[in-house]
Amino acid sequence: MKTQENVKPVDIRPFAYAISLIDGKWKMHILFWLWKQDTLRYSELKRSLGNVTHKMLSSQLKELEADGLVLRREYPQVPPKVEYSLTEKGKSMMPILSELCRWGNQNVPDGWEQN
Amino acid sequence: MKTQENVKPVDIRPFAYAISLIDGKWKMHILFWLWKQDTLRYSELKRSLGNVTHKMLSSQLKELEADGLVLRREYPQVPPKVEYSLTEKGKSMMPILSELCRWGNQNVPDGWEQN
DNA sequence: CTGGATCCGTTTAGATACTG
DNA sequence: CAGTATCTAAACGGATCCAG
Repeated sequence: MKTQENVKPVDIRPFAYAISLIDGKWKMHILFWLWKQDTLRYSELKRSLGNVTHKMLSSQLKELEADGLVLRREYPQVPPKVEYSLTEKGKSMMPILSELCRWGNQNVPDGWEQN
Repeated sequence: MKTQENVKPVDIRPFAYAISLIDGKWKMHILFWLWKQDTLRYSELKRSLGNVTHKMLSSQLKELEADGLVLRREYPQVPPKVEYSLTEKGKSMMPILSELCRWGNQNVPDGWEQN
């Protein structure tokens, strides 16, 4: 009884956990803007993200909040005002985003743009 | 004429470029295993990833290869043998994966597992 | 302004069969 | 062994309407 040849045992669980929190079409972008802008209202976030739809933004924010990465602060007034920001857990992910930015700056091709 | 209040101008292009290369359900996991194992045959990769389907794995590998992150080496023999590994560009992304692992190790809840 | 709910077309991804 | 092709169910995502 032997394990597969040439394939070492590796624990992917911690890595997979991190990935599971940030996949989803807009999550990384949301985290990015909250990182750069600190606190944003719902409508500001929507404008910043560009072509995200209402449905997507609200659902992604809800998941990020449920995962403890984003803080939702609601001001009881009319019209409503809601501000989003990073939690401590969310902030602790910023080194990851920072690495992504660093890599991007060194590798983004001239003239590249999101299709 | 003024820009939005409280919203500073930020260039998200490099970040978005990095994201665009690694989103896709299995790409990060593929990069992870090639990182840890150096070189893997198609079937070894498939076993390592667990429940990935044939179709997904081949399509994701193809995209990673097209983006210059993964190298495909084919040995002309019967039965065929194909090995995958990271390119230099692929390796240059490893600090990002490294950060994800570090964060995951510090934050993965006890008993958490991929649904 | 900040959402939730619904309808509905598009995309995705799994299962299966087939090839060199 | 390492793929490709096709068919189909399910998930996703956009548009729109409604509400506090």
